[in-house]
Amino acid sequence: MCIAGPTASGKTALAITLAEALNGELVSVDSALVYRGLDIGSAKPDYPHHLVNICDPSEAYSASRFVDDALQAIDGIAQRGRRPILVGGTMLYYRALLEGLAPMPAADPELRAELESRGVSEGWPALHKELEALDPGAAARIHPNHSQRLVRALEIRLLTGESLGEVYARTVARENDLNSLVVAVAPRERAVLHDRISRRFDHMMDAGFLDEVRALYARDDLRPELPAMRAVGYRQLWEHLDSECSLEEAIDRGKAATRQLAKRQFTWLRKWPDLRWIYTDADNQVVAHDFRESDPPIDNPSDLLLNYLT
RNA sequence: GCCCAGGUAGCUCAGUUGGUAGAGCAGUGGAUUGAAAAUCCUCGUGUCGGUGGUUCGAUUCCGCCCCUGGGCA
Repeated sequence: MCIAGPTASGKTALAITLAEALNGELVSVDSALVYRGLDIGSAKPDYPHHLVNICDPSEAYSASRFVDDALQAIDGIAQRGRRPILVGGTMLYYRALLEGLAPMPAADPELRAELESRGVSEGWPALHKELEALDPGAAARIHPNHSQRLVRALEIRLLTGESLGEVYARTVARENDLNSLVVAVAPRERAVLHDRISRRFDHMMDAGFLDEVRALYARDDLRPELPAMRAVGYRQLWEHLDSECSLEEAIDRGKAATRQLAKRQFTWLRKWPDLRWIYTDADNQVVAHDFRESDPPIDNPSDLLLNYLT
């Protein structure tokens, strides 16, 4: 089963309860938790999860690596006769795992660097025009300012000689039963989530978040452009250490970035097919759900799910 | 008490030589196939502090009042 949900929704606590009740093992679906050294600011759980701390922050993890790692972890769990429980908020990783990725070449750092420097000097719309000539279908789907997707589409076209559409058409749907139950956990009121985010960020600061970022900042192999250092909170505190803004300002920006992340996560969740919602209140108690089968008594999230599953 | 500077969108501010106003940030909705906690797109009516006056018309000019910051007593 899968437990998705926006950041700071309390989904991990629910997942841990379920893992203990169901003889399960947790698999993290979260792009930030993979990095070693990002502990406090990523709200890294102290309960064992697969796919946590598997990558150095100087590296770039990817959706493709996640799919490989997750399938391997799930296989191992099954062989142990236990139940895999996926939990996290990186919706692209969920989708890649549940629906499959097209067979495509990996990122080509040299080609990317070249395309990016051209995008910066000539403007992204110029590269978009180029893509229009090479792959009109992809160009139609990608906004002229969307640097990242523009670079990727050109990269695919130049490396394979095929259009994005042709490559996507070869996506192999995954055969698995992981999506037999996908649950989203979230407060019903956005204001409640915003409050949780603010308080959680404050707790992180109390727990030494700034010192954690200082240690990363002090490493000479880390740059602010790296994916790990662009993570919510880390980027803003890094900016403060770079004397770009006061600590207070950095905290405010970090909270705002977290809110924006949560908003984007809701966008994924809203269109997710076959998704059950569990709505919680400020105290993390379930106030409603939209399960379709028997409606068990609602006392707490884990009872609700346990009743549903048995 | 007097003098000065301000009071304009949730915040920071711009602006209107008098024809009821616009940026950044925040917020919202969306996109998303090896960077995804990333990256990109959409959406801006607010008693222009209050109240009188001048005016065809005031947020803009004038008077008074209130509030904030600074200075003098």
